Amino acid sequence: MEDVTPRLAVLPTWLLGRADDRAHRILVDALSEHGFRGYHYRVLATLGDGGPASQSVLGRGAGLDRSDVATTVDDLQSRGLVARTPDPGDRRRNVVALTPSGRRLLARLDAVLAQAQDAVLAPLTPAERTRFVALLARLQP
Amino acid sequence: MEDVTPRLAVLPTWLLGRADDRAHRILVDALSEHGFRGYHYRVLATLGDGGPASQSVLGRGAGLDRSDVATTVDDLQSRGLVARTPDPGDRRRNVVALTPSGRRLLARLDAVLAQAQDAVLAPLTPAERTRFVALLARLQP
DNA sequence: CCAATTTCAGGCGTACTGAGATCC
DNA sequence: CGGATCTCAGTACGCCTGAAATTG
Repeated sequence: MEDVTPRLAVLPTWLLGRADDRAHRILVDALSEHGFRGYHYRVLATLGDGGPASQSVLGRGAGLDRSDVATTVDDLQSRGLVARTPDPGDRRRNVVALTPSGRRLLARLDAVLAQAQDAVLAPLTPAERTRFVALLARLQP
Repeated sequence: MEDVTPRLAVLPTWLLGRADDRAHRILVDALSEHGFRGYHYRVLATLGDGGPASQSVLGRGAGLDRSDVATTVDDLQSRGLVARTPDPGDRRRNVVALTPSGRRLLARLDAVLAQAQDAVLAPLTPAERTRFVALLARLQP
């Protein structure tokens, strides 16, 4: 057994958003040092996991409301982290994709969030962490 | 074994605040039907568990920032749910205590939140719920 | 003087509602 | 036309900072 703990921070706020004040600080500080918020990371991570997507699919995947996707993608686009191109087949849609620069940033943020998650789960043994995360995953919407 | 699940909703947002959209709805709707928010319940529950307290102690117990205690207690006082009296021994302090009416409301809200918590934990068996809650409690700040 | 408590004004981030515009 | 997508304005709530006033 490898005891690899899956990444939970992609989920909305409910684990790393407010689970533990210390870890929350680690996360928020690390993100805001680079000028990012949780919405930015969640969009990047969703694109990294699922590949390019329309904004509505992206919003569902990242747990963002439809109204918040536009401005978040705007922010990321203005920093060159994602590209937004009209869908040639359906001109209602914008296709959002990670740029190479966005992919590199995602890798760095993933490392930071893995560290924060370890801080949250620190009171548990590795086996307990695995059990806890498995139970947690079953409570998902 | 009784398998009594402890009340978790007293804690800040991290379980019932955003764990599950359906349960979150149940909770928020039930509270807002009576014109209450999470802060109101958390103050009432902390007073119910720990008895009368100064506002700073109350804030720490309920997980509220020092700046939010005043207005929350104001709201509850204006509805006759808590009483705020100056501490005779230290006139900087206000002692906040539940009124009989506040105690009755707390009992009703507890029942509502227990139902919401059951909705959150519904995917788990009773034994799993107990294990999950025990692990969760160890992650507390 | 310094420290603790309460109070106020204000900001940030997440989550949501409603409405309008565009396109299928 | 109905329906989906994107966008914008505005709201609610939880959480926090800074500062002032009062009292110990």
